[in-house]
Amino acid sequence: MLPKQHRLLRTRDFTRVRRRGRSAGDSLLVLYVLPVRSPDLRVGFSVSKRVGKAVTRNRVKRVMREIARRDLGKMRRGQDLVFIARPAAAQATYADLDASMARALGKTGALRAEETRHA
RNA sequence: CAAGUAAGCAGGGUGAUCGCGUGCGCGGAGGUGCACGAGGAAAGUCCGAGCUCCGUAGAGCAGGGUGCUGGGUAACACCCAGUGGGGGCGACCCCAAGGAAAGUGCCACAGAAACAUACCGCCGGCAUCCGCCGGUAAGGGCGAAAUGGUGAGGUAAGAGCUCACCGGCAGCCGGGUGAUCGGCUGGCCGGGCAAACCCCAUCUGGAGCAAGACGAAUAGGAAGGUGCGGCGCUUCGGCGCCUAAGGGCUGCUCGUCCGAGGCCUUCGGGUAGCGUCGCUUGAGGCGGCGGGCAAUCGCCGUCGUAGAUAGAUGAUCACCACCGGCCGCGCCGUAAGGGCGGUCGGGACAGAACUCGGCUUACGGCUUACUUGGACU
RNA sequence: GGCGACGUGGCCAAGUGGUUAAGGCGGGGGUCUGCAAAACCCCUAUCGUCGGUUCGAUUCCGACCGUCGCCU
Repeated sequence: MLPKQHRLLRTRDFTRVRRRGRSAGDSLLVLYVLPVRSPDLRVGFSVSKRVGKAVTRNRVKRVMREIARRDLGKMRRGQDLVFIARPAAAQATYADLDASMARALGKTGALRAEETRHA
């Protein structure tokens, strides 16, 4: 789980990031990134009913949040991130989601400079 | 051993590290310590209630639900015990199961005829013949359904026309709170569909925690156009009162309330917005005693058990149980099989969102009792 | 979380307790033609699934499955 200060909570924030942010993704998920003026780093997740029933949706969301929490220090400050799970994510393992998220973060330039070189 | 029927049980455990939510404590604060943290279905949202608001929820009609009897319950379409009917060799299981002499409607095709009837046949009369008239539901044929069934008597041929038994109906007597059961007597009795309209009995206001309450802020939104009966006051901007037209009260009527209210265009704001409450102790769980065949009820004792709001219970790992496959053993056993050790794999259905009582659906396993069949003693 | 509506050929859809379930767009085949177009003919349906009521169900009733919409 993420601490509350790093969570994206409001509906208007989600829609703004999705409309104006840069995007990258694959068959498992899509990432939107939007730079903001404040120094905060906020991450949100969206898992729709197309992914599955409540149990699988919860599992996908929890795994993605755990990966984001682990890698929080590698990300650039002052931006909002939104991860959107796609239906194929229902069958994905922890390692699959980990690889997908790392790739999406690299493509959108959301990582810190020294981390981008390794990614 | 195989196949099956019913009832019940629990839905792995312990620990470590990194995290999340709530409560309590400490601290000025960043924080930090301790405790607790998904289900039997949390699901589907199919019923029933609590609770909240609407204030026209009141009366009548309409509409909707239920439908064998008795009991349980806050209530139910649920549960228990019965009655009747149906299925199964059986243990057992299933049934929306009131009324078709209140009325209306429908019963395709086939068939002579589907609720009022004679096609073939049979019998009688007339007739040279073709055939015509009458009687007849025993037989043929049609159909999902055709005048109660079997046997005997009877008759021109037949027919409950008569008789016996069975089925059905009505009355009386008896048992039972009752559905209904048993016995006797009687006249001999003529379709189906009400998950067709309907009749009868009985219940029923509507919406739903995104209900709703409080607080902060905006805002008693602004501008323009248009419309407006009377009376009173007026600082001439307006304000108050009365009634008509009109409107609200989920369909209609009674009734009742609002009432010269407004309406149109443009702009701005809001749009499960923010915070707190509702929010978890409730028809509660467990144990004992007592009433009851049971569902369940009464009394006493005891326990404290999730409350999130982009929505908390996750990630990684170790060990021990459990199940399955494979391998090994100088283990037990005549054998099927079991035991020990190693290794690999597995653990279903599924995630609280106001709270309860049910129903339905999804799902891997264990235990007990019983039934049928086979083998052995 | 709550409330509601709808499922009929590939698509849009009408329909009703009864013999073979309208129509349009499309697709395939054929007739016509030197070849095509147009026109005409033919073909293309477990009525979402499973039970029940009925002699008979796409229709009536119930339970599931799926799709879509609404909430100030």
